[in-house]
Amino acid sequence: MPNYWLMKSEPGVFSIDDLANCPNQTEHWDGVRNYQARNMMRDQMRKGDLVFFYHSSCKKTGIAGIAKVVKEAYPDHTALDSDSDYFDPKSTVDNPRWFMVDIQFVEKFTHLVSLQRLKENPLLKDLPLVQRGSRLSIMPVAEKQWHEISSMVTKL
DNA sequence: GCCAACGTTGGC
DNA sequence: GCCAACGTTGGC
Repeated sequence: MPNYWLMKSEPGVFSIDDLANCPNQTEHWDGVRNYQARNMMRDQMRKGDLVFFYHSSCKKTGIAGIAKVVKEAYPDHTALDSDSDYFDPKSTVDNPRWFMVDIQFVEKFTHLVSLQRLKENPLLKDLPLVQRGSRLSIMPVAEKQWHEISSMVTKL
């Protein structure tokens, strides 16, 4: 049984289309600089887990599609690169502070499942995404929530 | 662009 | 260990 997750990305920086256009439709998920998100990625994300790809900070916020974890956590090299926006002087090769996983494109929804619809669904009230003040960029999705959201995807 | 809410830092 | 100040996230 896979675990289920939701990961946020700003489509202006990296969208689900960008993922679909990557070599092997696979990309490493760098730049996570939050301990809670890091811990979940490092300690709980397993190869084969499924991920809702969420578009944040844009005109149409919501879940844009699905990806899957194809490589488990390994050190985030952008933390060691002083030219990177994600550089962290406290991270070292011997003692990496930040990690990333690789995810692969699975599916893009014809219509994204909007944040508004997620908020309106009472069965999803415990999803961290819709809770007030939640800023987690990576969060677990319960199996029931995963199936509920899947049922909200419009098929044309 | 605003701002509420949250996370992190650092002085004490 | 407390907590004020600051930085960031992200919806609107």
